[in-house]
Amino acid sequence: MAAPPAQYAQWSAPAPPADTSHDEVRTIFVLGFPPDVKERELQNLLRWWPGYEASQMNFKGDQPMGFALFSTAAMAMAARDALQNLVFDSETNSVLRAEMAKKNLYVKRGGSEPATYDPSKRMRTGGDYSAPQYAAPSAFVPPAAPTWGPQSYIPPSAPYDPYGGYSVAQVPPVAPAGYAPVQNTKDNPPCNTLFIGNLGEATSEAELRGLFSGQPGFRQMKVLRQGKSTVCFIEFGDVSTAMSVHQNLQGAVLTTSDRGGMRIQYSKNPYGRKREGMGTGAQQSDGVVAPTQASQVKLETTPATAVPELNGGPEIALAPVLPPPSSVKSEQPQAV
DNA sequence: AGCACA
Repeated sequence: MAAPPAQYAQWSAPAPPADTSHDEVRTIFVLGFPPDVKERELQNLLRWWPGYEASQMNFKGDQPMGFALFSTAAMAMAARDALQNLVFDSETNSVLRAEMAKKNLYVKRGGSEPATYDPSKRMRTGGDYSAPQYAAPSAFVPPAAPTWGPQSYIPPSAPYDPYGGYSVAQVPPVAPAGYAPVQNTKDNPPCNTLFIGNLGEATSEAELRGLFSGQPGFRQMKVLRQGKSTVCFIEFGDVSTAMSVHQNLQGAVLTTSDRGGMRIQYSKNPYGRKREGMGTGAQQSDGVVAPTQASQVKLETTPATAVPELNGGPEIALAPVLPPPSSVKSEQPQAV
C-alpha cells in the first residue's frame, strides 16, 4: 500500500537532463511590446514553445522588456527566431524584436509567478500543458501559436534533443512572424485542400510544415517549387478545418517571406476528389461533388461553425496576442 | 499569378 507509483515520481520530479549545468545563455530578450503588456501575456505567448521554462517582464525601462528562459540555447534561439517581427498587437503596431539575452534569467523558487501565486507550486515548465488550466486544449488555437501543443507533444520523459522531443518525422513549430493583407481575394469554393501562394523563394518545406502540420485537421502537405515562386498544397481532414486555417493564417508572414503575406486559397484540385474507377465521372460541374462530400459542403454555408471554437472563451488571455483574423483581415477593408 | 499527388 505504501508503494508510490514509479511513473508519478517521474512527473513530479522531471529533473531535466542537462539544463542548469550549461553556462551557455538560453534566455531570450524581447522588446516591442505595447506599454500595457502584462506579464501573463508573455507567459501565454511562450508557454507552448518547446523548452520553455520561465519568463518575466521587466517594466523598469522606457519600454517593457521580456525575458524568457529555455532548456537549451538551441531552443531559445528557435523561439527567438519565431518571435522575430511577430505582430504582437496590430492596433498599437507592436512588432516584437527578439535577441539572445546577455545572461540567463534568474529564476527564484516561485518562478515567474507573481507573489500572490501559490509559492508551493512549481514554476511552470514545458510539462504543465498536460494539465490545462483554462479550457480544453483544443480551444487554444491562437493564430500566433499553432497547435503544436497538446495532441502532438511528447511529455518530458523523452530525452532531450535539439527539437525538444519532437519525433524525427516532425519539425519544430513555426509561428507566423506577422500578418499582411492579401492582395487578391479571388478564390475557389471551399474544399479540404488549401493552396498556398505568394511564398518567398527561400521558404523551405520545413518552415511550412512547422506552420501547418500542427493545425487542427492537418493531414498532409506537398511543396512545389516553380522557378521563382513556391507553392504548397495542404490537405485537411474535412472542409471546416481547412476553412479555419484558410481564415486564421491568411496573410501569414514567414521569416522567409519577402513579398508580403502568404495567399491561402482553396485548391482547384483537392485531395481525394478524383478516384480511380469512379465510373461515370458526372460530377465535375460545379455544384455537387461526391456523395461523401455533400454533407460537408453544407458547412460552407455556415462558416461560423468553424470560427467560434477558435475564439475560445472570453477569459482566454491568448486572444490579444494576435487579434482574431475575423476582426482584422476579413472585416477590415484594405487599410494599406 | 503560380494548382501536384492519388
